[in-house]
Amino acid sequence: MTPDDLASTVDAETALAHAPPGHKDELRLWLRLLTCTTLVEGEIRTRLRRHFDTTLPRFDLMAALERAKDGMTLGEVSRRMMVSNGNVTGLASRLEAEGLVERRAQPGDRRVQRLRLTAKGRREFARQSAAHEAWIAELLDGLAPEERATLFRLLGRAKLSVRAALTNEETP
Amino acid sequence: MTPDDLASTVDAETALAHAPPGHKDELRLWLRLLTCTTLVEGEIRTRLRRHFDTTLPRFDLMAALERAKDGMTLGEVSRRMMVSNGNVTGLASRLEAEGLVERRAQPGDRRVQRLRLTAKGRREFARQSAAHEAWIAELLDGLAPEERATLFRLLGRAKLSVRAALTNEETP
DNA sequence: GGGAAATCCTTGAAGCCTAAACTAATAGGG
DNA sequence: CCCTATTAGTTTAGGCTTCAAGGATTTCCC
Repeated sequence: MTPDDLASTVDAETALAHAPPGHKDELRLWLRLLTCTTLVEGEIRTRLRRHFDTTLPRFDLMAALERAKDGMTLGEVSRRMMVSNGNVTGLASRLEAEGLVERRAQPGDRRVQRLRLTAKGRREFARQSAAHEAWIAELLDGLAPEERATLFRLLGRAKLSVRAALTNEETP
Repeated sequence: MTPDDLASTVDAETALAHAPPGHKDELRLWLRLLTCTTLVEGEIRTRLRRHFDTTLPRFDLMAALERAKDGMTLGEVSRRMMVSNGNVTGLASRLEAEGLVERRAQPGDRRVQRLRLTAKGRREFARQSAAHEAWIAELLDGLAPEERATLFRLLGRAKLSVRAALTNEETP
């Protein structure tokens, strides 16, 4: 899919616009949220590929590791990235094969693999990260600072709402 | 990944919270947006699987078709769903194999495959759709109506911002 | 100590997804 | 009419993702 396709798309949320109002407000909100995320994510994916020949999951994994001086266990990474364990295993293996990340045994617990960036990985991530941040700023440039602040706050409220619904569900 | 993992996760956005402020506001906003979407999407995926033994992409494709009395071409579906052409081909084939969707030739243009829900597909989707809408309402229940309205409006602004950035990029 | 339960990670099967190359068909301009 | 460009859809290779099952290790607790 080209950027042009993206830009001219009548997305799912827009397609719902003529539905009877009042009833599906939450649904419309969700679809708009999803559309925003998909638009940004797709563009970031494309640019990561074009500029750095990498992928968003790779970038995300390296971003998670970047601040962890002593590395992270695969389980920690998996929780941070909100993906499955098996997913991280494969991702880490590919990054390891490229020399960007290294596995290291954890002294004292032989079940645990500790993951950390290599020097090469840190160099690569520094370049990617700077570009990534600029891209995001570019894409969200059309919002006024106070709009961004309000949006940030409301998304925080939304996150709370979802997490609350999820934890209630566990203990019915 | 269990819902518990999700709920207890220190996500990427939270992990960034102690970074020097002011500089990475857009990035933080983006990460929060992504976290919200990921949380909701993951839960919807899980429930679709558990309750209906289906997937989100299948559901989305059927949702796109539901309003189209005369069906949609694969290309239209691909633009609506913001996914690649090849993706829709495979998705449609799987749904067709399950008897939920049918391909039909378009009179007058032999390149075009028109896709539509079968009667069985409409029945299935009606059940799934009702549940889906209730799930979304449940997850976003923690927001007050005026919060939802503001969030909806600001996400609209965000969408505009991103689309504007994307169309500018095409013509530099 | 020893056995059951929990934790960490990996593996395998199946589906999702993209980019790029390809086929087939249509449209436009000489 | 042909030649070219465009459009619709499929295919292929490779990567991402989940779920479920399983192996290894540790922890708990009697």
